Amino acid sequence: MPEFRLYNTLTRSKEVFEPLSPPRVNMYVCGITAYDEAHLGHARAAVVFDVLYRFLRYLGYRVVYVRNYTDIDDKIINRALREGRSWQEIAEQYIREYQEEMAALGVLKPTHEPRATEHIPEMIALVERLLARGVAYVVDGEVYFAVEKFPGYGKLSGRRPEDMLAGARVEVSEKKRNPLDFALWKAAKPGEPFWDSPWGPGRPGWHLECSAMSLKYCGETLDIHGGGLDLIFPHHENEIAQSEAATGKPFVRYFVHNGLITVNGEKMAKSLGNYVSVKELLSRYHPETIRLFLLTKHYRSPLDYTEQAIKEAEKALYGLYGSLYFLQRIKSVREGELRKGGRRLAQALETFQQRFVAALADDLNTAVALGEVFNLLSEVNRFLPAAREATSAEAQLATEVLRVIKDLPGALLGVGGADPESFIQGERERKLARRGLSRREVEERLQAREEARKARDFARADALREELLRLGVEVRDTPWGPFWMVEA
RNA sequence: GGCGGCGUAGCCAAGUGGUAAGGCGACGGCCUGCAAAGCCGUGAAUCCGGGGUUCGAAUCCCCGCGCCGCCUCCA
Repeated sequence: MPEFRLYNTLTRSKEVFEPLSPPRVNMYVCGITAYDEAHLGHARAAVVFDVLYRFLRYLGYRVVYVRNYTDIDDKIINRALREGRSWQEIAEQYIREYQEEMAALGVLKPTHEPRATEHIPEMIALVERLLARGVAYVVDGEVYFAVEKFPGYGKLSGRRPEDMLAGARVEVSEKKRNPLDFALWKAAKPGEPFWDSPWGPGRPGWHLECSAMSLKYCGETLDIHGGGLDLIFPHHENEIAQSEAATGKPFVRYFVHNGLITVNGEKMAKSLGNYVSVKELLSRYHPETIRLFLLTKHYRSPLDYTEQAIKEAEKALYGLYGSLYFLQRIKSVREGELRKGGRRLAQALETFQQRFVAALADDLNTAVALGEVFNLLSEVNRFLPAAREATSAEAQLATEVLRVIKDLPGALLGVGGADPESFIQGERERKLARRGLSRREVEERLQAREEARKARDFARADALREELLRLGVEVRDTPWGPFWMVEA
């Protein structure tokens, strides 16, 4: 096994990953605030940490993976008010949708998915600890964290408190002693949901839940804490302050942050109207297309969504499954060893396994890992023609290649692991449905074309192929008969 | 004003000191009834520009130019 090197935002460098008490790894990733539908950015975070989770398990670690839900917050309350529903209903709806969509994307379920409102006592207890330590103060039923009492404040984001005050927009509140102080407990305004606390009715501040829940499920020190780059400040900075001030222990060993999504080069935002929802993407593309698109760029870099880019991902994925589809059809026609092409593929397979894992071990470089998959694929395609009359050893090699693709990119990236036959058939059906075509319409024409070809009536055969193309169906003739796919 | 990132072929994207992965596209050849797919080959005198360090730099340093993110809720 290669060493796993992971970029740590705390040190701004790649480090060899060593958990505190192997083989256990505690990983806590900030989930969503359940007030609206999930967008591509949420999917990216979920997929990136899903790959990290899968890879850690592949390396033999026992991973406790926690991803939380913020189910009480201003935005949830506002939406509830606007729609005349309860905040619980709003949160419940978007959590459920998120779970369904992530499942559709092949994102594995975390070990725990705690919700903020189910941990109010833990949060209150944490606030009390902070008060007891003298790093928090109470004003009018609210509790604030006193940033100047925590010497390390700013160590994650690389900001000095002095700098943050100059020229920056910080929330103004007369209640705070220092503008950088943040709320641990907010007093309830009339009509707002609240929980009783030693400081009066109110609700927890946003940052507090992650500290309280990670403490409960993972202990005082996390091996990995993740989230989007946009959470570095203030969210994760504040979590560090709260947690370390309370426990006196390092909160996190490795902070991992994924890059953000842009759309046609612009920040994705509702106000810009360029919001890409997961629901819509799932209606148009196979989940693996979306995963492939998300993983073609290194997780820390910004990723630009364009129609062209996701279509390219789809094309590449179809190419992958197309080759696997034929590989799967290879049958042994006689006993025998590998011939030249087989030996070459066997060698490529070995190289592939080693390089694929090495790529992921280098800070989860999925772009390189995928490049290796396509390198292997190119060898598969070279092998294919001669393997129509496969020897027993060649047929076995074909099975071996399929197994490796399923076990490495399939199991670790969630790309390429489906049964090729099912994938192809499934995509045909899906695309036909989108175009309002029936399978029968396609098959009748294919059949007629085959008959025309047998009769060497190529004019008619070509006319039928043209007709299919106009319907969006591309046909190509293979040794195994006509193979067809439907255009996007 | 502060902090950070990015600029690599037509497009996307790896590579962070040893002589440019991969995807999409383009062109030529093979294959094909013709196509398509695939395979083979072509394609960056060179990595935004300029200086510097080094035997050697896309990779390190400095100075510019351009783009972007964060500093307020945000994956």
